[in-house]
Amino acid sequence: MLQTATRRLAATDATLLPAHKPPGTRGLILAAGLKLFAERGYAGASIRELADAVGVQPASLYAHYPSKEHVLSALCRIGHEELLRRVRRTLQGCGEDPRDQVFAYVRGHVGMQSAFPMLAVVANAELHALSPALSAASLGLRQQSIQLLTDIVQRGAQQGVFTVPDVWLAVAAIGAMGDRVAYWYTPDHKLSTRFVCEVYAQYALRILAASPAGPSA
Amino acid sequence: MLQTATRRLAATDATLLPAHKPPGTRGLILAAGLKLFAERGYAGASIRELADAVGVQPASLYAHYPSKEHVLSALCRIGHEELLRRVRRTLQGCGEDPRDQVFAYVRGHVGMQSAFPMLAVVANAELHALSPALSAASLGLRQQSIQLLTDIVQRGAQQGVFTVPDVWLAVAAIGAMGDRVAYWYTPDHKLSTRFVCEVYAQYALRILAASPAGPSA
DNA sequence: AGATCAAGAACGAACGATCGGTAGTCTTCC
DNA sequence: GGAAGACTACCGATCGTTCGTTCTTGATCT
Repeated sequence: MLQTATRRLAATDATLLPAHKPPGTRGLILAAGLKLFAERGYAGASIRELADAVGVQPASLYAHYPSKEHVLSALCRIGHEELLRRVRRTLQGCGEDPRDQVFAYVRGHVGMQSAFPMLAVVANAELHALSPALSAASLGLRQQSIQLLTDIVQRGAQQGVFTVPDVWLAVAAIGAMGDRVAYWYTPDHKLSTRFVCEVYAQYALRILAASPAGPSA
Repeated sequence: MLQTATRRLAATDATLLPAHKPPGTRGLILAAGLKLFAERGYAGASIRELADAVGVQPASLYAHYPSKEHVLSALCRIGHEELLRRVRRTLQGCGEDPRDQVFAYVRGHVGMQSAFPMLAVVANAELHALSPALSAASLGLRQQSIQLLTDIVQRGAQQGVFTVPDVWLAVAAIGAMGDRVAYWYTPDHKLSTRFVCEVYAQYALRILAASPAGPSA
């Protein structure tokens, strides 16, 4: 197929932590699949392109993954695991104030999207291509991440710290804002990751009409 | 191919205005293509599935569109035209106050995403599958829509009505928030279109830290 | 009014290419 | 020497598209 006019996302490097990658060829397949699926979509990328990118024959892929779908499934799971891990980590030790927690959550969320743009895009935008059995794990992880934020916003609203017409709408807005980052961020962007994270965390608090922070903790 | 576990978007009707549709079979092809491309993606939908949905033989499609890519191109153009038309209309006669203008813009934007979810998804998420020649028109239209909002926010920031760390980041956040609506909205959603539009317009003003509106106009 | 006919739109059939995946073999390395 | 992983070769299915033909329809001409 032809080259695309506009890239689907700005990033060009299929960044993947060593901790994400199984050793050897399995890791190479994941990294190559990540780039292909992110740029062309699951259906738009072929096994042969994937094999070429790995530097191996198409048949050799099946010694490591039982099907093309399993490669995508592994990538989605890694992406959602990394996201959940990050928001949990930033939430750790940030106290009980819902304002601090939202701030921490968004920093973790946006940090994930900018650190692993391709992983974030694939995990979110290609999940629908998987059959139920292979997407279940990722869907569960995603639900956990969303629930974390929902609980925080809900509690903040009950405490009167946040004022929103609808909790769910606010959570959706904050999530959408963060998810989009993966499509335009690149490591050499004029705005630093840190800056984007801080600004979007601030925007999230603004969406929630967070009352000025009192003495936290 | 197999049915997907999670739907890519919640909407099930390929809504398309009579004004969008060419008469006869061309219109039927657009409507069927809209649904298929929205649900499975451009690469994931085949000419034969499209023909089946229209109720015609695959070869017959080529009497109306020269290629599969042209069908997607037409859909993308219609979607971006509709969006631009809507935000222009809501901006008409809303005065010069940047707060009113942002409010109107987001109402128009979110109104589009909720009225034509599949059209919005296809126009935004499948654009990358087109070759440069066929995506140019849509890209131009999209740029116009974004520029409209950018100018408003820029002016509001200069006037001191808005306070944002970065104009571009704010525009991206507001756009992302609105675009996401197309993925979860359905006509029978518990929240009405009107409510969602109003709330997200309000969230946009919050992101911009809009100063309380004085006497408008 | 009835025959004629050009044009558009549908058809069945098939094209070459590519799809995801399998079988069987050979190489390499502990 | 045996397991792992790469290879070559190929499977049937499906891909987007093209071919030549038939059918329908509405205007034209006698």
